Amino acid sequence: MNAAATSLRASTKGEETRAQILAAAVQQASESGFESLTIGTLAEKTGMSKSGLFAHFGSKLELQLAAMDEAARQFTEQVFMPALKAPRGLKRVRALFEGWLSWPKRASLAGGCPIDAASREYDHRPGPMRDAVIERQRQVGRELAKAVQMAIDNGELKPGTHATQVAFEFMSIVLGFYRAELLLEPDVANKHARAAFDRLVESHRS
Amino acid sequence: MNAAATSLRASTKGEETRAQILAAAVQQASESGFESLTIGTLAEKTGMSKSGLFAHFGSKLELQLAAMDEAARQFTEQVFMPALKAPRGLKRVRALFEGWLSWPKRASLAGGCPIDAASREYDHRPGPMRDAVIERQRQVGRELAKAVQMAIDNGELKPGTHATQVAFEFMSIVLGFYRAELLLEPDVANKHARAAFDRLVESHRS
DNA sequence: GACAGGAACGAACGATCGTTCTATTCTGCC
DNA sequence: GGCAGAATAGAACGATCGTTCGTTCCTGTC
Repeated sequence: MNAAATSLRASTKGEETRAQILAAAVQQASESGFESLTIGTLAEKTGMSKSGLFAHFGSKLELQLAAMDEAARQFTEQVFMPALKAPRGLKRVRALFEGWLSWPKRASLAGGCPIDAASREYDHRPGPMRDAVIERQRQVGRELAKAVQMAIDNGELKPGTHATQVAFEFMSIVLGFYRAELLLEPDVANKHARAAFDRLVESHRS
Repeated sequence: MNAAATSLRASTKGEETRAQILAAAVQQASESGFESLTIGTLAEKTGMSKSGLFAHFGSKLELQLAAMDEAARQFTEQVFMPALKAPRGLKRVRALFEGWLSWPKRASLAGGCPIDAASREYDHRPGPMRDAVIERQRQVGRELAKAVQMAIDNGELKPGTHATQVAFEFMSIVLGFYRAELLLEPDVANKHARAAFDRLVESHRS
């Protein structure tokens, strides 16, 4: 099952190669950011001509936006969807956490989370890419806070717990982990991240 | 007092313009990353010719490394040096935290912490820039852990507290804050970050 | 099996990239 | 005030950037 096949309904030939291009683009963005998505490099990587590849998107910006979409789709597929199988409440929050830490590896994104890359890349550069990344991040933040809120409504977390505050700290730990992977041995980063998460949960548990 | 004057001993003309170039480079790196440091753009921004600017560094890589050095110097000057005036222990850790959150703005780095940018940019791209950023981050991590350890030795934090774990969570909150600034209103991000820090301290206080 | 439309190619464009030369201007010292 | 060397400018290089254009190839339909 290759990358193209995992994408939705690749009915026509064009959609199939488009999916292949985007898979390569997300991989590249994971390693070097969305600004490094050059038509030439991507054409070489996918074995097609610059103009042939270009025709699928019409502009570099459209290519970047499409790659961002694809990255978000993969994230949802790899992190949120599986977590929905866990029961509402702390179990699901923990499933989200575990999925979040490991999804870049599971999706074979050697360079780490591409959305993390995009966030830093565009956080202070106005334009469509910035708008896109902000929208996606906000949405993810809301979903995460909702999952936390369920654990509060559940009674697993103390009433009065601020879901958005917990979501903020959740995200912080994930970001700290991504960063620490670079500096420490991977298992040390893992240990730190899990200890932080446990402390977060413990200090709000009923 | 302009940017050049803040740099060490700008005795000769050359060193002075070099300092000006690096100030502009750090600013640019803060906004768009170190990979976006192009000779042409930087020449235009400083009002000199490409070749004239180029002569100061000899290669783009040397320019990037010099800009990274300058960013680290500014960070030390803006965050660590002032914190040393606070008494050892929790007070100093808190001073570090406050300084860390606000230093990009105090240094007029509109694009946020340039070292944060470099970390994500080079975390999975081998080369001298990656080596440089790893070395600096490790050093910062050690210094931070030392400051935490003082609060343990002090008795302000529980004996048995893991300084590196606290340092990891400290860094995570800072990263979460930098990210949240993008998505939320600034004062909300501030509130979340401070609440997280307070919870971190409280749960390890003696 | 002809035909139409989509998909991909190859060549070329102007712009910009990093870099190299040579020439000019400036600065500091006797 | 003249001289040496540093500092800067200007022009050009090959490479690559995003993009355009015209052509060829493939695929599915009658």
